[in-house]
Amino acid sequence: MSEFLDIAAEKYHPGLSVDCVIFGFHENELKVLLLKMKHTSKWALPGGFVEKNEHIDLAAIRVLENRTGLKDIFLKQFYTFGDPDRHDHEMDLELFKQSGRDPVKDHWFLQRFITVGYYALIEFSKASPRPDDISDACEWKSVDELPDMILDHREIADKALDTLRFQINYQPIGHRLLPVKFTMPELQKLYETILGKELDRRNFQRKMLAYGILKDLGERRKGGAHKAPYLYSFDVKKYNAALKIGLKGSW
Amino acid sequence: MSEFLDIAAEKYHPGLSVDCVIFGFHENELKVLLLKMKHTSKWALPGGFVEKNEHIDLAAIRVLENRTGLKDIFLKQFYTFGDPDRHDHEMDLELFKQSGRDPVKDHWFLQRFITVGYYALIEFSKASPRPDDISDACEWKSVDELPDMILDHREIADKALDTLRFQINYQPIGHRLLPVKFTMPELQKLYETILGKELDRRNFQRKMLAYGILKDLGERRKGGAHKAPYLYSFDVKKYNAALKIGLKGSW
DNA sequence: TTAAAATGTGTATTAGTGACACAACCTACA
DNA sequence: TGTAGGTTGTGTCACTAATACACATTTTAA
Repeated sequence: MSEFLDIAAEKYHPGLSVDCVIFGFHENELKVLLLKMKHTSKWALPGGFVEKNEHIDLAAIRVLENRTGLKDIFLKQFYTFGDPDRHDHEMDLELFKQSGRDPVKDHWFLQRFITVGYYALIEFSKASPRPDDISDACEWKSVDELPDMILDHREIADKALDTLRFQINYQPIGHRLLPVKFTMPELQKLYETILGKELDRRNFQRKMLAYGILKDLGERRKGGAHKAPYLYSFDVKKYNAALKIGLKGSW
Repeated sequence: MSEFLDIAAEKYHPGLSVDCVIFGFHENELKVLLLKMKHTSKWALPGGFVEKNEHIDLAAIRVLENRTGLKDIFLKQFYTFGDPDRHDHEMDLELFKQSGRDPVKDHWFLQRFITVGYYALIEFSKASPRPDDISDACEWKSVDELPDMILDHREIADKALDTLRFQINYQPIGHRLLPVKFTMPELQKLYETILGKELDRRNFQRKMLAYGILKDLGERRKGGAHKAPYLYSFDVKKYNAALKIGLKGSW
């Protein structure tokens, strides 16, 4: 951290960061990957700074790869947070102290920061969450019960979920959040979680199949406690074509 | 300009700007307010810098008020452009020269810039377009035939239009772009222009009236060359309530 | 063997969309 | 002054999509 404070001013774009809301779907719950900050009980979105000559999208990709160990992640910029009061001067000073330094007036790190928000969709089981330098844990948290978060990170997470909900018919949500093979009930649970409401089982299935974007694999998922459901995969070509014009329909 | 270059570094947030895509509707055309840059034939979106302790939204509002003379404008942030190559180093140097100075290495103005894009909806007839310091004209241009623009401003304008189209059922587009009283054909033309396709007159009217967001004023617009159409107004309360859940329907 | 819970499949009703026809109106111009 | 051309107001019909249900089947646990 101390070294970071030394080189930050020359390496990174001033007053600019990126934060990522990384969504995963597991055990019928939509989850977000959060970092537990050192020396406090608060959590934070994975984020980072933008190098002076780096595309902001690339900065977000760096963060994602470092936190999840994954490449080729689905990523969308969704909003930029530019309230001058969004930084927490107290916390900044605290971090300075912990690095064994005296706060330097006008230091790069102590200025006001703008942050660009990205949301990412990843396949839960493939990620290997890793803390970064300033956190001591990296865990999935259900969007229904997010812990106490630093700064405006709760607001950023909420806005990401709003965006996801709004764009549900235009983004490859199922394809990116579910494993390659999945069942119709699983797909429905995903939709229900994102939309925050229950859907009729039979109407959901009819509609999904009508889009023509699913491949029926013929197999069944065995081992469940009940009737074995069929497995499906996305027909990626048809799926992407359908998303371009939007999956029509009101949910 | 020269004075600006002197105070910029201390007054404004480094490497950050806002650009506004200001939409207006006139003579059945969707228009954007553009600035003709001095000493070149290119046009630019109205933009500005963000003061060190200023909310980015406020910076955009400043720009809007200065260019249009209007207050209380409808404004939405839609995307942040962070390609490191989006600035035009040649043009920067040119501006420096024109201010009668030698380019200073590492000057605030010559660094890489991120820009936050906003779109605004205003009532065409109420605006009084005014150029800023670095432009010599401020004019409405049809979105169908945008002139040559600096940097990535064409891309920004296109993205704003895409966003407008995407959000058409969730934003008070009619209410903000049309005068208080308007006719059904006018409202339809607005929708057609934004969507970029023709709509059936009768189905459009049926659908619009079904929303229950219009007040029939009983009056007719006289003076036209043909049958006098009825005048309508938005029932703002019902309109806003309907927008919250979205005007359902595919266009 | 059976109960409980989940999945697979089907149907009737209602609401919404898309395509289209005709009458009423206003002005311009013969 | 009266008629043609263009525009607006209103209505209908067929078709598609959405909603609300019912019943049989499969799987495990008791």
